Amino acid sequence: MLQIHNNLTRQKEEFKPLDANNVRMYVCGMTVYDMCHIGHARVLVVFDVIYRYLCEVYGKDHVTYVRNITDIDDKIIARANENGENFNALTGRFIEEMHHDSDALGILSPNQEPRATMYMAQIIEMVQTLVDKGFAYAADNGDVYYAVSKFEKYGELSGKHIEDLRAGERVAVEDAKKDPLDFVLWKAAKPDEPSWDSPWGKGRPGWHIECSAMSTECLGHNFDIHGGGMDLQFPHHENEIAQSEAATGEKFANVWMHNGFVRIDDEKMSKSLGNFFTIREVTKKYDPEVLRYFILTSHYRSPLNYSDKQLDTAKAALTTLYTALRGVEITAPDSRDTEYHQRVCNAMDDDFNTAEVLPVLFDLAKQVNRYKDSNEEKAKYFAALLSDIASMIGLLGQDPEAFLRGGSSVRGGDEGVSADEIDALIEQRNQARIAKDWAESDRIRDELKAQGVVLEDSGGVTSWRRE
RNA sequence: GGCGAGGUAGCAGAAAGGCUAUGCAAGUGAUUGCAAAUCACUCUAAUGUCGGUUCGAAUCCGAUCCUCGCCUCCA
Repeated sequence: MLQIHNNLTRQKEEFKPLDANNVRMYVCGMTVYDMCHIGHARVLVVFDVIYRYLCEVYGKDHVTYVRNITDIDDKIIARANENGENFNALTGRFIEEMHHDSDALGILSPNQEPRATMYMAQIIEMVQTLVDKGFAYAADNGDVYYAVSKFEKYGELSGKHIEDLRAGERVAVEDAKKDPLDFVLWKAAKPDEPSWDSPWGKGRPGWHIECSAMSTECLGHNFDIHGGGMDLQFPHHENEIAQSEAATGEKFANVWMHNGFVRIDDEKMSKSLGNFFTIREVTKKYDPEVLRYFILTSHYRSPLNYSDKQLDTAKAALTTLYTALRGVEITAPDSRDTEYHQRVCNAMDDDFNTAEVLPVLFDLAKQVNRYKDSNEEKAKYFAALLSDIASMIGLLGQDPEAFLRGGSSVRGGDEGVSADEIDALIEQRNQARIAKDWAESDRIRDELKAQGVVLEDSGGVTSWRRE
């Protein structure tokens, strides 16, 4: 029985999809004006794992996963101007970069990836509905605002009260707003800004309405899961609820999920603080799967402290797992009906506890290693299980040799000794070993070690990996 | 100020009212020409602090200290 922590009720609940034949999940994706950082990697990985498990439980064809792209907003416009570039060219470029990163991280494609600019009609329609129903008003300056005080449940998701928000108000009140808490649905265009025609003149949508319109269009008025980063809970998701429920008169998402932050030195990693690393920077030094593994070592709602030391640990752990798989033929993997599969399901059923899945992988790796030299059939059996189980959370999908031989030097573009050179040196060393010339044998091993290549003589063969 | 999350071994990080987390690191043995890898074994918590409930609490309750997040664009 799958249980999910629902931020709307602030407790773990049994997950009951509205329609088990079509489980629907919407996740707030990226605003594409720059490279993705590790915080983005976490959302991608966390919800990818959730998506995979929903597919496991309900069947691949019975889950619809939508992750949007915000491709029009202030920052995009500002960046495009800085670059002297059309905003579409800019967002197109960074969408490609994002896909590059998510592929590297082993993220499955969502079923739909709606872009705000392609849903302008639906956005305008929803704003109009809100105006018609009296939840929104057009101000003198051409902007359209949502009147927060009209929506009774405002604050339900974030646990905030309108009075508290007023007391803590720190934003200068814009004249056009009737109430400082009101937020913009439609922004009138300034000269030279990209704009779309609307009943209120040329302009562009506010950020919150984009997600309301896209999720409703793609998944219907009422759907199962809405996710995103912690920081989106307020105001973004709160506003989405206010917009969608006011517009449709129906309940919006049933379950709200928010992943915790990536931190650096106990501080939130974010663009505004400037203390972020991009995925691209990190994957120059580490295999992207190392980053994925690192993310999965902690529960998705906990904060995650990033450091090279943590990635080194993750890398060592993955090396152990891949070393077990190395040299074993993986045959028709099917782990269902095994205790291992059950253990993984138990862990995942408990609010997607990926950290509890990892020990299962190590148990299996141990079995493989145990039988590797003595019982090939058993080794193959456990290797197949390991591979299959790991794939449930998107791990161990690479060829073991490729992972083990791809050290940071290779990733950084500086290969150092080539594979051919290494093979030649190993051959030389083996000649020396046959002649019992240990000095020469060790010299070659040390020479390679100095270049980050580790030799391992086991089972009569010498294999190598990069550090 | 309002609201929320959390404080677990050298590090990271699960579980959780009595039953081995796990990984990395460390130690011992087997193996190895020596290593590495692997296997077996070992090792570290009186689970922030102080009280309470209980036969028994890290796990429940109260207090307290500390850290972090949201309240502004942000995954």
